[in-house]
Amino acid sequence: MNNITDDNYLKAIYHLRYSEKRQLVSPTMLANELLIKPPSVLEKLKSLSTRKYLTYDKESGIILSKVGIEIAINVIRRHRIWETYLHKHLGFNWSEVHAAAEDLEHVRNEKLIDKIYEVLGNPEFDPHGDPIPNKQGVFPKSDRKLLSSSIIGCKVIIVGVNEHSDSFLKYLSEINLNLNDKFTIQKIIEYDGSIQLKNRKIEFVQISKLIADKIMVRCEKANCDCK
Amino acid sequence: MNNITDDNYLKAIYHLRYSEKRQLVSPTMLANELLIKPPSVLEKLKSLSTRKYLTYDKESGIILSKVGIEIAINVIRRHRIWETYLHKHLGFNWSEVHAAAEDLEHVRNEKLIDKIYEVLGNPEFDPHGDPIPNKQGVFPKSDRKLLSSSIIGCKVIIVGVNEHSDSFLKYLSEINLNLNDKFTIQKIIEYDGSIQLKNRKIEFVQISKLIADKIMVRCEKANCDCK
DNA sequence: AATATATATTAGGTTAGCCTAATTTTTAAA
DNA sequence: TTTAAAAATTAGGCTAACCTAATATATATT
Repeated sequence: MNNITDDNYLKAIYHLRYSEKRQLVSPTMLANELLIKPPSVLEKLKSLSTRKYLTYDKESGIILSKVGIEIAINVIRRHRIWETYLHKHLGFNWSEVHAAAEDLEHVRNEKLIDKIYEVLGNPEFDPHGDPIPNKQGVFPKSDRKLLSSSIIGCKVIIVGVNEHSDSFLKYLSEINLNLNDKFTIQKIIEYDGSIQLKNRKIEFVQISKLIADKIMVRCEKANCDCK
Repeated sequence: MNNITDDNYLKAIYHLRYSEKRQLVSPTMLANELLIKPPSVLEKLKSLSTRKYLTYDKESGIILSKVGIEIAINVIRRHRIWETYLHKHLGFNWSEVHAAAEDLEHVRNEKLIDKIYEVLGNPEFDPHGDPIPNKQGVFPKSDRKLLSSSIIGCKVIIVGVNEHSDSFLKYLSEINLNLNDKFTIQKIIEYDGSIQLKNRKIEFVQISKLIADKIMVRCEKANCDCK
């Protein structure tokens, strides 16, 4: 609970570098991510680098050290374990889970996190389909890919989303797309990349490329050409 | 999660005034409780009183306002609900429960606390036997009294403890005294107030007055003279 | 290349929460 | 009641995290 600010900086840097895959993380990017101003970031970077959590210079940007990465992964781990717990054991839905976990991730009680991880059966993915690192910080492998990269005939299972905003998740619920649902790709509209899907329950649903870019799937059709 | 400091001040004041029953709460007492120095307390009192959470003057000491009491009770409520949850659902024992709850009590997510309260079946007492206020802030009634006020022949059930320190709780576990255990008072040594107890499982256990002063019981012997 | 735009950095300021040292009350004890 | 001890207050400082305004440095764009 103590270094909440450190946690949030390291988590944000990790996120930009490894989830959003920016090859260079700049102070301004970080400021935007944290909703604060660049000078505040600059100042904090000094403190974090003195403490060896990262290095920073203009050419290479902000680079987390080994320890910095460790801490960031731990925060992410706690966050995702809590999200899973809230969802599975306390009936929270997709869109409610994030806000609560945002606080809970800062509770550093090892026994607590170990225990709920155990109670959940060491889950590998959270309710958004994001991978949960194990206690050693290793992320589970998965052959997830963007729904937008699917081709006609793919039999996809929805395994995750790349955006966690309320409005996005609510939209998915409205059109009845949920984690673990399976669909067949019926048609792809070449002009704008919209995708038409169907399954037993849902005869027809069409989503724009913008949406398809934020949904992760796994194709389960044997020898599908999408691979 | 935001006003952790406010929370802790209000909780400590509430504790001194209503649990330890001090008729007057002074800055120095509060400083000792919070393990900080009096000038820091004085300063914070100004802020809390501007915000109408309390009033302070030397004659009457620190007095929580209605809102101040409400907030304090809520912190206590969250703390005790989490303690109960950790104990009942996650296998934490008496002495582990407190530290984790100390962080969790600051997570202000109403749905979260409502949910675990519900999952627990709206419990009235936490693992230390302390009363849990309901959502309206009302504490449950109970006819608990100090074990040290018992008389020979009382058939007591242990319903709580007044000290939560590790060493104390561990000692109780060692001599096999646990919450909800029932005992008969065998003998009271007049000279120093030591008490001898027994039940089916435990043939003989003697505890000093010092200990008996920290254990809360309910006497279940009909028409016992202890009342 | 010259200008405009965006980014990085520096300087200086604020607030919250704590602290020590010094001073003023109070309270208690001789 | 005078003195000693304890508590309350004031003054002045510090650090962490923010901020704005100003400056310097890059990046882009005519």
